Amino acid sequence: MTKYQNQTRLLAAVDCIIFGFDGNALKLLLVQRAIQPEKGRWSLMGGFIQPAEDADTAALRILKKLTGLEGVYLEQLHTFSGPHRDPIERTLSVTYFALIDIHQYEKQLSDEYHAEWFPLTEIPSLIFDHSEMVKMAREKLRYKAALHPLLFELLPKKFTLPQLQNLYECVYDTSFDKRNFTRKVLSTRLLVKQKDKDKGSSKKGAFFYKLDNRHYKAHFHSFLNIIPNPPIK
Amino acid sequence: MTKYQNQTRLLAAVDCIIFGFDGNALKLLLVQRAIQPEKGRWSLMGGFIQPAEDADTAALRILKKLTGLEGVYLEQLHTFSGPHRDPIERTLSVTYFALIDIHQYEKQLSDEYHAEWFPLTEIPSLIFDHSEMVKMAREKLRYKAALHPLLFELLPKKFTLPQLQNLYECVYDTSFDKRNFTRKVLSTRLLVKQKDKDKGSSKKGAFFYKLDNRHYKAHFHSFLNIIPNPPIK
DNA sequence: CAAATAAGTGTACAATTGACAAGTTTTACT
DNA sequence: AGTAAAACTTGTCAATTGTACACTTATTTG
Repeated sequence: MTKYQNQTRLLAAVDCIIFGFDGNALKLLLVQRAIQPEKGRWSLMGGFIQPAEDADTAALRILKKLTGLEGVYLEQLHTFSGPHRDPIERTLSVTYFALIDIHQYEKQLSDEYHAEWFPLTEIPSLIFDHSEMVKMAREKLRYKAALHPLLFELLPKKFTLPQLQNLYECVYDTSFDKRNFTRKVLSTRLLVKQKDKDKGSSKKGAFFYKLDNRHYKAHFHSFLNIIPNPPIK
Repeated sequence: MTKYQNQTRLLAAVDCIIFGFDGNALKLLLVQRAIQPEKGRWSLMGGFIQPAEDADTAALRILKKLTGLEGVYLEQLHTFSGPHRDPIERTLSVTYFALIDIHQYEKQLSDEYHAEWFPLTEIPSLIFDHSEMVKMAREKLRYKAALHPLLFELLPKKFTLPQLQNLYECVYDTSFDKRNFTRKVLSTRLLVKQKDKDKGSSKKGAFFYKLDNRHYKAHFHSFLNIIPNPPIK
């Protein structure tokens, strides 16, 4: 059958907003753009969707290419479609946000893409509309992490409660009461206490926990509000 | 500057999942497809993104074309990008979901598109991946309406508490306790009681309410959980 | 063995949620 | 005119959840 008439075709790309957490700060993985225009400027990792791929597949491919990782948390965020967002040629971008364990990445780091982790407080100026994409991704991360046990994806398989609390405090740029925080996360029954401790950050050491993966999958949609209720105005 | 080399271009469309509520059931506005392939089958209202448009603009245009309405609630949902989702030619679809006051629509109805409202329980077989789009839109509606005062968009400017409760009961396919429901929605301070009553559905009549638009915009992100907490397993 | 460091733990009060039923207004019918 | 019917409106109490708040414990180092 014949093609659709009188319509313009355009390029379709994916761009990935990749979050990591190094124990102290939330970070974003950016690359130096390898092609014109804007070659050399910082940008999100992206690429064109190939003929046999859907956007999810393209995002997975690109993420694997950059980090070597598979099986990471990846979620479609938003599609950016301004007619002039790429000055060379009309390109629509389907954005994804990814959460990775930054330590796994370090092992597999490839220099090929001139990639670098930037703390969210020090994001450089980005090409095109990538800053807007990052902004939206941050908002979605905060939104979603308040309702679902998402942030575990940023931690190693074994983590401690102080690490977890620190991560939440970074994401929400606030601090929580230790006792209330512990009680809340443990009440989900999602965490399994291990026998060993992390001695890295204190003399006493903090017990490791692991996710209970059965519960994790089953209860992903019914987590709880980590954010304390704001005082009534 | 020269175009990107060795990349394939494709068509980009938008498709709108349009919800309405007639007082008894949630409905979806579908059209009979006017072009080949699949001409005559039921489908979501959609169209190609034009050269000067971004996807939001295209969705607004298409919604206006079909319903005559402007200023309706419209939100980008998801982008569908399977390489073979349209058998004629690769087409990527950015989907939007819209909430409209079904009564406003009826006044402006145009027969041009062979549009019809279908109760969500009686959706016919749809072309391409449109059924999947509808499924995702329903899930998002339920998800989001539990957290934000979204469903007011489906009601007339003046509505009654029983109407509102009925709408929530339709969306969640359940029933709520009247007293608790009333207390919850009134506690948001989003509703302003009117002096007049709707005598349409009872002898006593139910007071009309209006949204307090200042509060509505300001507190959209901090609504409350309408869904009762599920019993602990 | 004393000091330093960070981890771990409990209680009381306040706010919210959930279960539950009787009274009110109006119309229509006898 | 009085009564029955229909649907709207409203309140209380118990249970749960959220919040504020401070001391003890384990371990290492000097």
